[in-house]
Amino acid sequence: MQTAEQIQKVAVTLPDGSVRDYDAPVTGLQIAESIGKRLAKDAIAVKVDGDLRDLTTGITADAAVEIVTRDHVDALGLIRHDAAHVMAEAVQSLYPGTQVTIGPAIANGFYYDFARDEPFTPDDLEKIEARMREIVGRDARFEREVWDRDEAIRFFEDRGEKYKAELIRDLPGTEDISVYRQGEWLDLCRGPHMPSTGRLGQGFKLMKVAGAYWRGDHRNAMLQRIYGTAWRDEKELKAHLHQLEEAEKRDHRRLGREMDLFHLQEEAVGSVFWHDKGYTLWRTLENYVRSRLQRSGYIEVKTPQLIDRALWVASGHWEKFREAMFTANADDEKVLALKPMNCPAHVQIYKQGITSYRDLPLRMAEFGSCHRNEPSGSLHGIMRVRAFTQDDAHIFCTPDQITAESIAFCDLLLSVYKDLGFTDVSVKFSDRPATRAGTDDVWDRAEAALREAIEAAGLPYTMNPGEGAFYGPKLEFVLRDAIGRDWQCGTLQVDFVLPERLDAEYVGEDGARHRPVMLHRAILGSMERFIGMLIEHYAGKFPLWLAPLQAVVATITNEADGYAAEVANELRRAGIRVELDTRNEKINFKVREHSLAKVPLMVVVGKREAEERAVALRRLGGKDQEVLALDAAVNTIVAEARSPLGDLAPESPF
RNA sequence: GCUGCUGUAGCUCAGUGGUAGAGCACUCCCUUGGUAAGGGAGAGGUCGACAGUUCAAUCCUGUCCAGCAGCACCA
Repeated sequence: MQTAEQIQKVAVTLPDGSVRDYDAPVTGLQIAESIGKRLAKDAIAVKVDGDLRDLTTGITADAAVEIVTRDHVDALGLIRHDAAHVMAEAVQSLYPGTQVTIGPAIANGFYYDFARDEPFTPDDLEKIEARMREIVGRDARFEREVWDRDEAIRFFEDRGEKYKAELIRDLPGTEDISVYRQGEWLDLCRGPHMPSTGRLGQGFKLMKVAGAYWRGDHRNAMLQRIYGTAWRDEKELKAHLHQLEEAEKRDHRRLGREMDLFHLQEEAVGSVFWHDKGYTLWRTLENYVRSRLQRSGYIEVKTPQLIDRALWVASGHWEKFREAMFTANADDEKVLALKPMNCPAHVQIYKQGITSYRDLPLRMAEFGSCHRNEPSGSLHGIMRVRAFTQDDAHIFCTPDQITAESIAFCDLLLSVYKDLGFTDVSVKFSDRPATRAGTDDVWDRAEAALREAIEAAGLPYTMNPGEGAFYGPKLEFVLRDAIGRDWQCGTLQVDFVLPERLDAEYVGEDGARHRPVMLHRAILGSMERFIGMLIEHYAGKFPLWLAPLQAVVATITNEADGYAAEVANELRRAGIRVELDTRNEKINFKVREHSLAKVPLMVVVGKREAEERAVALRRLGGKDQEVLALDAAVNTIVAEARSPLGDLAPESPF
């Protein structure tokens, strides 16, 4: 009990820098009330020295305090976490016997994992959502209680909540076991929560139900996870749902079909059938990268698809990745494997003849076709497949050359990304794992070299401690696309192990034999995946130099057919990818169709243009057209279609 | 691989215990039209595969295959 004499004061520093004194303990709500009625009404939580707390938490020491309202950056997290609790109550009231496990806020929403034998159906989701709206309507207060650990365990076990009991057992002994009540219902939870369920509002929606392993481990039981999305209000919810629809329109599987780029079918699961247009895009991209590599001092090779098991045993892949390797039996005892990666093959080329230190660094590139038997559930369009092509290269160099080569690679990579329309690049730096090959001294040098490279490249990077490969540290390059999604594409890995295992060496200045270091590197990663990402990034509207079909020459009447063919030929001769549309259709129809097909340029010719040897040029998405003399139009288009290499990307038709 | 859902015409999707429909696309005819759908006619399906229940299965049941979502995996 406190007496008047014992009342202490706390000094509260508000975000505007002002300091107010209160009798201790003071709650966030009391502070808000002392500032203004409106703020007290809008307050949903409080931040004490940067930590989110309930509005009713007593503040007993001097602190920096921020009142959190719905406009605060942290509000969405609170709303979503509360939504998870409200959903859990709804589920348990509708489906008694269902166990609750965990239910956090996530990007765009929340989920809760439930243990229940019967699967939830889409109908159930509707019912749950309806019940949630009732619970929100009841506006029960969230009340925090701290329980004795053993009592809490007994309580949850008595209720048959074995997952919750397990969670409590695993909580560190130093931590309070807190429970939040909302009316009749309660849940083990660290908090904080908003003052009452009504604060959740109606800006939420349940999205889907899916399986998820208890604690993310595939050896554990499969739980049922219900995902929801939650926002400050219904308007924000609607905007989010709209954005989801827009993202769906970019789906590369859909655009791949609509734009006639590729298809997939049952008889070749995990492999892509590239159609003419898709493969044109592929070649354009491949030739662009090929030119960049050639200009950066790489050589290009091509290595076998089927390689004897012996080589994979020697490289160590057989032991580690055998499950994911496709094998084929030759007529005798031999077992051949489809190569899952290119490095061992590149070492074989390296080892032909004797390499001198004068030959290093040796940058060996391959558009290497690889096969990996990926788990069926991981396949996804052309993004995750079983047959793919890496823009792979291995740089054989001396330890002293690692830094310079890494810097040069980062420069090349950034420049390629920029040309392809990606400027938002970040890096993950994975350093030495617990079990690893090579001495600490070697690791020190490798990590330092990579760090120096990444800092020289001026890229922001985050550490990924202990996540390096067993053979060396690595950088992973992450691109952010047009709608804010991240894609891990490029990589740079330092490898001291494979040269050793496969006995690669060079003769040094001293006349003795030494081990080269291998830098594994890729810029795009996989052609398939990168093209999938490009499709989604550009929503199919590729920059002119990449567009598989750059222009369509379309006639207005067939009196212009002859001239149109001439126009198409001129463009084709100038290196433009062009089609001729002389169908007996109205120009409106043709414009609509080719616009939907996302053809960047329409070259329209009617009787007038035929007479004047002109064309009407219309750009995708544009409203107007520009009438140009034929020669001028060809020159303009050729200039605009120039690839970032400066010339048209060299392209061989076959 | 795991959990759930889905599989009907080239595409998007309706539908039924008694051997199937729409729109778009396709073919043909009419139309020669100036920048996002001109009109008409026609053709097109072993209802994912295989078993089972039934007088009868595209529909009900089971197994398998594939796709989708999520989880797990991703040298």
